[in-house]
This record gives sequence, C-alpha cells and structure tokens, in this order.
Amino acid sequence: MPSRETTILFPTPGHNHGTCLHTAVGRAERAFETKGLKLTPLRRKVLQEIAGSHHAVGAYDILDSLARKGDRLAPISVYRAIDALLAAGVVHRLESRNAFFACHTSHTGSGNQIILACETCGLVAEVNGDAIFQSLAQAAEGANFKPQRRVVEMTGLCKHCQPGAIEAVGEIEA
Amino acid sequence: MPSRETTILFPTPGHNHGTCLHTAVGRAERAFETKGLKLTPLRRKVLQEIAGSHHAVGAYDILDSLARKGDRLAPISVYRAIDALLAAGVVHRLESRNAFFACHTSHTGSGNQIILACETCGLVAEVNGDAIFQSLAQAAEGANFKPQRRVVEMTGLCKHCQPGAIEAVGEIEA
DNA sequence: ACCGTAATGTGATATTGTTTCATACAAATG
DNA sequence: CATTTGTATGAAACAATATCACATTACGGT
Repeated sequence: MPSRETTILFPTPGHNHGTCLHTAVGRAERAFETKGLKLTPLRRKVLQEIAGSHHAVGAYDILDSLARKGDRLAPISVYRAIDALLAAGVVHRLESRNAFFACHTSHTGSGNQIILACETCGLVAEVNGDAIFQSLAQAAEGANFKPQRRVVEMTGLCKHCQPGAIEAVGEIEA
Repeated sequence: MPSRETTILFPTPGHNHGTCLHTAVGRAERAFETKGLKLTPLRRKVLQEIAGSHHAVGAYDILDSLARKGDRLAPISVYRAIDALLAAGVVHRLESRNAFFACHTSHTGSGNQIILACETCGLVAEVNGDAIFQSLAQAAEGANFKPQRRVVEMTGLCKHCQPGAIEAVGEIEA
C-alpha cells in the first residue's frame, strides 16, 4: 500500500492533472454545499487557480494569473475568495511560505493532516498526522495549554527530488 | 515537576524579566562564541529588543522601538541582525505570525522544540517535542520524504488566560 | 600599510495583507 | 410586490513584511 499512497502524494510531473483538478472542484462543490456556503463564480475561479497544480501559490500569483486571463481583481477580492475556500476547508495555507494550496485528498478519518513541501520542485502534499496531533495534545496538556490552531509543516525533498531519484526532465508543472 | 515547568513556560505578568533577559543575552554570547559567530553591537541591540519580553515581535516593532531610542535603522539592517540571531539559534521565527521571539530555554536534549503561542496574552513558549519529531520522522519516511525544516506551532490559551484562571490585571508586559 | 572578508549603511523596490466605504445581489419577510 | 436584511463584490488607498543592489566601513591577518 505505500506505493499507491506515495504515488498519490507526489504525482509525477507528467501526470494527468485534469483529473486532480476535476476531483478537487467536485469535492469543493460538495464541501460548500454541506456547510451551507456558496461556491460563487469568483471563488470557483480562484479555486481553479490554486487547484491547477500541486504547488502552493501566493495570492498575488493568483491575481496575476487571473489578470492575464482578463480578470482584473483587487487583492482584497482574491483574499476574500481565499478566505471562503479556507473556511470550506478545500484549500490550506502554507504558513511557512505565506501561500495557499488546494486540498487534493479526502481527509479521511480525523482530518488531522500534516503538510510536506518539497524545496526543489515545490510540490505540496498532506499526510495523515494523527500520531503527531496526539503527541501535540499531550504536550499541550503538560503545559496546561488549550490549543486552538495547529501548524505542522515539513519542508525537504520529495521522493522525486532526492539525489538517488530519476531526474525529471524540464519543469514540474503540476 | 510539572508546576516548576509550567511556571517557567508561561511566566506571570509580574515576574522579574530582567533575569530572563540577562540569561538570554548570556546564552547568546556563548552561542555566538561557540559557533564562531560575532554578537556585534547591532545584533545585541536587536536581541535585547526581542528578548525584552516573552512575546513574538515583528521586525518593524523592533525598528520602531529602536527608533524611539534614537537608533534609526533601515529595515534591512534589522532583518540582517535577525538572520544572524536565527543562525545562532538564540531567536526563533513564529511562522504563523511572521514574527520573532527569543529563546528563553536552554534546549536541553535533542533541541527539538515545539512552540506554543497564547492568542490572548501573546506569550510564546517552547516545549520539548521529541515525541512529535519522532512521529514526524516516521510520517516523512512513509512518504519517502527527506525532511529539512520542521515547523510545529500551536496557538491557543496559556494557563493564565483560560476561563478558570485568575485574571491578570492590566497589560501583560513580558 | 595592505588586503580580504564580514558587517553595516542607503535608497529603492518588491511582496503580502488590510481598512474603508460603496455597490450589487439574493434570500427572507411582511 | 416591496422591504428588509445579510452576504458577496468592487474600488482605492494604505499598512505590514521583506528583499535587492550597491556603497561604505570595521576588523583580522600578513
């Protein structure tokens, strides 16, 4: 099972990203629906920019990208759309980079995910972090601390970018 | 032992912070020394601003505070000093707030600390995170991921700021 | 004194995020 | 249908965070 897991985690450069995007948007539709929120056209456009890759993108990247497509938005509009997407849980914020990435997993189970971000190719993945969050809860208890928000991120080298791995040719796009 | 631990972790508003500051600076001197780095006057001043409390402070807070003392620096100078302090390991960055806080612990053992930050009073503390980092290593291994940097931060309510706790009178300063 | 490197200064600029106020639009209510 | 209310969006300015490029100074070794 690890092989299937990691294939999904760090997709190869050449994978058919259309499927990922479609899945992510579908999941977003359901997420907004079940939470009684609305996936408006603007939010959908911003989601598509973010979910267009497995990378974390900055708010101004989205802004520029949409501008190139003729959609000139004010920063605040993008931030508001991002806020809605965050609230719906379909995108996440990479705190260590002030950037946002789409959730390409179904967050099965507790939904306590940790984040892995590759320094080389920029891919971002989520993995189950139940064990970590349990340890965190214990640490908090020991300090008499009531946790509200938890940030657990690792940067490093993904399986494709490690010295031993087969080099990818060209840019990694998704 | 938990009582002693947590007393150190989240010092009361009225504690004698001069001692904390003095200790932190002393530790910095040794850290710079043993790493062959130099704790220059500028770096020392910036360190004193950061270590002047148990809060995380922004680079521009430091800038303003030093300016009020007659020391008008350019942002880059502060950032360079901060970089040196980070490199020496005597201050840390709170990624979830783009701010910096002084290390008021001796990082005994592995040095794998996690960060707790109070939403209410702003106090920041480090606690041992060996268990968490071990789980992280396992998660990384499972994803065939080579970790480089790890960010583990929790925000929430410290022991002094929880509903049941005795309210502190006035501002918490250190 | 001279050189090389590290540290700092200076000015401009880039990046990231927010405030404020106005407007549009849609669902709920009378 | 008209009104009210809440949510979403638009527009302009501004605030906060961070870096670049280049000049200058300080310091250690020879």
